[in-house]
Amino acid sequence: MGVIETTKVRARRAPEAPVDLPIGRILPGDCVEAMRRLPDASVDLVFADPPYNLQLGGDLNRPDGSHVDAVTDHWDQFSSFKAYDDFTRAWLTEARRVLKPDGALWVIGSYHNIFRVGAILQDLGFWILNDVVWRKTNPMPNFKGTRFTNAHETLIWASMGEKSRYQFNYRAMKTLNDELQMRSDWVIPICSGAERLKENGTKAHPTQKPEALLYRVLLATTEKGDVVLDPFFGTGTTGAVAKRLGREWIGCEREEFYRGVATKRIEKELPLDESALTTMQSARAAPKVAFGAVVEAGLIPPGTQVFDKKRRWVATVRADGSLVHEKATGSIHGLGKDLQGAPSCNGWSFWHFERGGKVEPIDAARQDWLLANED
Amino acid sequence: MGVIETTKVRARRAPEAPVDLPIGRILPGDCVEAMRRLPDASVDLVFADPPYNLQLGGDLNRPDGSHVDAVTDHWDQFSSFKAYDDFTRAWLTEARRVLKPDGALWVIGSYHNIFRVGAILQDLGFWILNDVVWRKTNPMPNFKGTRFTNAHETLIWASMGEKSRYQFNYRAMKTLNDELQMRSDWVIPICSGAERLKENGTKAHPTQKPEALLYRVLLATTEKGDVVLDPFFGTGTTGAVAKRLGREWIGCEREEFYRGVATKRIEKELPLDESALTTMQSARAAPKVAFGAVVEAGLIPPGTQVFDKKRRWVATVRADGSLVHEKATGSIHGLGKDLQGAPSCNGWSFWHFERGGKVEPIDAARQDWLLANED
DNA sequence: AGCTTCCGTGAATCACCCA
DNA sequence: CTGGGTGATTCACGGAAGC
Repeated sequence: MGVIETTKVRARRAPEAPVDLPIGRILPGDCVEAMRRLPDASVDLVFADPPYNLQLGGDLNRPDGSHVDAVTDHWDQFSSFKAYDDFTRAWLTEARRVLKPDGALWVIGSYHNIFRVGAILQDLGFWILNDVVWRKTNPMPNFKGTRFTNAHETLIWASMGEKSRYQFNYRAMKTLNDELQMRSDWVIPICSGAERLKENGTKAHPTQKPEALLYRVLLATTEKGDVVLDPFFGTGTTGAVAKRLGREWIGCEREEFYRGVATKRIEKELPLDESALTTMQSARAAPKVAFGAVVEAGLIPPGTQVFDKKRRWVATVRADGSLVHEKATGSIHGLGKDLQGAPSCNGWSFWHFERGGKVEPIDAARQDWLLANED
Repeated sequence: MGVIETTKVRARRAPEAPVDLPIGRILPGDCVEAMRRLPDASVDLVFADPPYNLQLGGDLNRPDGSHVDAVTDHWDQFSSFKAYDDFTRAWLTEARRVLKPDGALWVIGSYHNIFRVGAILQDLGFWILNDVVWRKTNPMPNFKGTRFTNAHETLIWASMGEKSRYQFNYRAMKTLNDELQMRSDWVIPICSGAERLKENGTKAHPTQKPEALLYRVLLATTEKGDVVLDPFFGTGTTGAVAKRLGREWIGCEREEFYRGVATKRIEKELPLDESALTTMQSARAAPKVAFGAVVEAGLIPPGTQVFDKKRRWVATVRADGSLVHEKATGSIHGLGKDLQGAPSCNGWSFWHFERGGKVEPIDAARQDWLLANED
C-alpha cells in the first residue's frame, strides 16, 4: 500500500553519506569552474547539451576562457578542433568526478561535435550503453539542396565504466512504447509552439530542446529523488522536466539572461503528484519470493503435480519447495533447466499447475502470495 | 530545348589523365597495403565498412534459451582503443590519398567505433557533409532488457575538404523519397532472406550489408562510370550494386573465402540495361524536363486530352505545355494540385493519356523523350 | 492451393546476489 | 574476487511445416 513502485533494473546503490549540494540552483560562471565546487561522487545523472559550435564561428572558448576565433582555413580548423577537444575533456572530466560510481551521463550533439565528444568520453573511461538518435519530425529543410536534410541529432548514454550498475527503467520504457522495447531511435518533434520560450517576441534560446526528450531521458535512467546535473543549463529544460518528474536538479549557466529565463520557467513548473509518477514495475525490481514460501503458505500444497506447457515433463512438489521428476530433483529453475538441457530456465513461467479446472503458471500463485503479504 | 538536365549540385570535376586502375578486381591482403599500390587521386568514392571493434562479454542466450551467434571473428579483435585508432588512421590516410580532390568518403559503424572514426577523419581533413542513420526495421532485440534496442547504425558522408565540389544527386534522392527531400535517417531492413548469402547452409559473412543501403549511397553520390573503392569488401555488396548501377568498382579483402564468395556473386550480377538506367536518370531529372518539351517533340501533341486515373477530371494540352480544364489552367503539377485541393501533385504520374488504345501516365512520354534525347 | 503456426535468426559491448 | 544459485528476458521477418 502506498509504496511507490520503482523501476530499477539494478539494485539500489549503497547508501551514501549526505553531501551538501546546491539542489535546485543554477550556478553562474563557467561550468568547469562551477562543477569544481561540487563534491566527488554526488550526482546520479549528468545531462549535457554542450555548444556544438565547430565550424560555425560562434563563441568557442578555451578552458582558460580565452576566445577562439572563427576559422575557415585548414590550420585554424585544426586549432579549433584542438580547442574544442580540450574544452570537451575539461567538462567531461569534472562531470566524471562529480558522478556517483553507478551514475550515468547523457550528451547530445550533431555531426559537428558528437564524434569528438564520443571518442573523448570513451578515452576518459565512460562506457557507452547506447547511442540514441533523436529523429525530428519537423526538421529544417536543406534549402540549397546540397545535402540530405539534417533530420536528427545524436545522444550518447554512457555509464561510468563497463562494470558499473547503471539505472535503466526497462519496464517504464516498454510501457511508454506500447509494450514493445524502446528502440535507440526516438521520434520527437522539435521544440516549437507554446513550449518554445520567447522573450520580447523572439526565441529566448537558439537551441532549446523539447521537453519530451528530457522526459524520456529522465524517466528511463533516473528514479524519483535522483540528482540530475546539467552543465549547460540554457533555459532550463532539464530543470523543468526534473521538477515535474520529482527529480532533484542542479544547473550551470554562464549567461545571466538564460539563468533568468530558466528560473522563471522552473518556478512555474508543478511536480506531478505521486500517483502520476508511479510507473510500471520491472519484474526484476519486485521482491524475490522463494517457491518454498508459496508451498508453505499452502497456495501450491506439497504433492501437487506441476508440468510444462506441452506436458512433456511432469514433476511433484515436495514439502521443501523442491521438485521431483523420476530420479531427477531440483529447484523449479534448476530442474526446468536440466530437463530441457537449456542454459537457464525461469521456473515460475516454465512450470504450470491446475487450479479450479484451469491451467496456470506457478507464477500465478506467487502473485497471490505477494498480494497476501504486502506490508 | 532538349538539354539533358543533370542533377549535379556542383560543377563537373576537371577531366583527368587516364590512370591505370585495377577496375573490377578484389585486391588480396591488408587493405592499407593494397591501397598503397593505387595511384594518387584516382577514385571517385570510397565506401568503407570497417571492423566495429565490438567488445563482447560472455555468451548470450535468448529468453527461449537459444544461443545468439555473435560476431567473434578475429578480424574484429583489437587490443585497445589506441590500436583501433592507429588502424583507423592508417586506412583513412590511404583512402584520402587515393581519392580525387572532389571525391568523397562513406563509412558505416556503430557506437562502438563510429565516434573514433568520425573524430579521426575530421582530424585528417575530411569535411563531414552528413551523418546518416540507418534505421533498421527489424533489429535484434535487447534480450536481457538492459538497454534500448540497438536499432540503428551510423554512416558518415564526408568530402575531401570544406571547399571540395562533391557529387550529390539531389533530384534522384528527392524522387526516390516521393518528392520530399531525402532525410538523414534511412529506413531499411537488415539483410536477410534470399539476399543473404549462404555457404553450406550458414551465412557466408556475419555482417553482410543490405543492397538497398549501397544502392542509395551510390545513387546519391556517384554518377555512371565513377570508380568506387571498398577497402573492406567482404562479400562484395558494394561491387554488386556498383555493377548493377553502371559504376566501376575496386575491392580490398584479406580473407580468401570472402573474395571467392564476392567474385561468384558479382559475376552473376547483371548491369541494369540502358533503358532502366535511363529511367533512373530521367527520374532524377523529372521536374527539370519541361512538359512543353515533350509536347513540342510531338510525343503528346497539343489538343491531347489528359485525365487522372479515375477520370474525375479531363484537361486539354495547349501548345505551350500548359493544361486547361474548364476555366482553370496551369502546369501539369499546378493544375493537378489545384483540382485535387492537394498540397502538391506530381503531374507526370497524375495525368494520363491514351496511346495505341492503352492508357498511360504522361511520364511514359517523358521516358520516350529522354531516350530520344540521350547524349 | 491457401491459410496458419512454428521455428530460426540478425554487428550484442545483455544479471545480480551472496557466501 | 570468484563461484554458484536464483531467476529475468525478445522483435520482425522469412521459410518450412502443418492443416
